Amino acid sequence: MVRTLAPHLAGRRIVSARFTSRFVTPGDRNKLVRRVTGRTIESVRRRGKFILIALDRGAFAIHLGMTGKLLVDGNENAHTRGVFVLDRGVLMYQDSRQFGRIEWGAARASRLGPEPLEIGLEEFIACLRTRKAHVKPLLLNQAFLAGLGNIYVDESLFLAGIHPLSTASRLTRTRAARLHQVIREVLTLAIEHKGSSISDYVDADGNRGDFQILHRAYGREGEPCLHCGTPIRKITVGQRGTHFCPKCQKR
DNA sequence: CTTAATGTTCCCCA
DNA sequence: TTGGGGAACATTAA
Repeated sequence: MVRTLAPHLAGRRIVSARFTSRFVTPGDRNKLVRRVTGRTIESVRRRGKFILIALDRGAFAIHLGMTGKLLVDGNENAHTRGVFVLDRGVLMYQDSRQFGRIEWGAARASRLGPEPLEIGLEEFIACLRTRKAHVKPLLLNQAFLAGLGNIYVDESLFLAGIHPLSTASRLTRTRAARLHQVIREVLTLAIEHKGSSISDYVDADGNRGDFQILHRAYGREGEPCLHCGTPIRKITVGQRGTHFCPKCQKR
């Protein structure tokens, strides 16, 4: 999202803004409008799942939640929750479920764990060793590691051959190292494929990603494991649908 | 009518 | 402080 968004937004001035959802923009929406109006966008970056938009004075953060979209020059519809009119073009926030957020400042993004593509092997192993939580919920915990969501955790655990209910601290060094490596591989490949578009996700130009074609576990319940042919099983872990191969992923 | 969905936070309890 | 379990938030689609 940031890779398609940044070229459109860098250097643009926000001429006006309006927000229409008390969920997406909690608190004083007029205050947010006043703070962004007239400002110039200096950079668009990512930290974990947050999109950070730095202005010539201050910054704001956008989280897409489950169904959020940021569209450049898109059409307004019933799910439009925010509009930024720029000196050239329009940035629109659409979100059917309204789980996403647009908030002033970067307070939330500062409480995140390390980036999965930046944390070193030894540090990753050391962090896992201190935690007695199940590995899947731990990887979804943004304060532990920033940016992995349900799809990429299931995909990573499948490639690492690790059961989602494994206790983090009890993973062998070899398996922890394998996990570190496959997380890097999954994310890198997914980014190359411009993300997973299951139902809603599109980039700033409205284009879908196609990494979902390469999913090996997520969404493949009942289909044969690509390694051993055993049907992929789906269970619930931490209230999230969890897909894994019962034969390849040992606890 | 029921369930589940790419997510996060809060509350209760151990 | 850690960790498990559940509810809540709001909408859509199967």
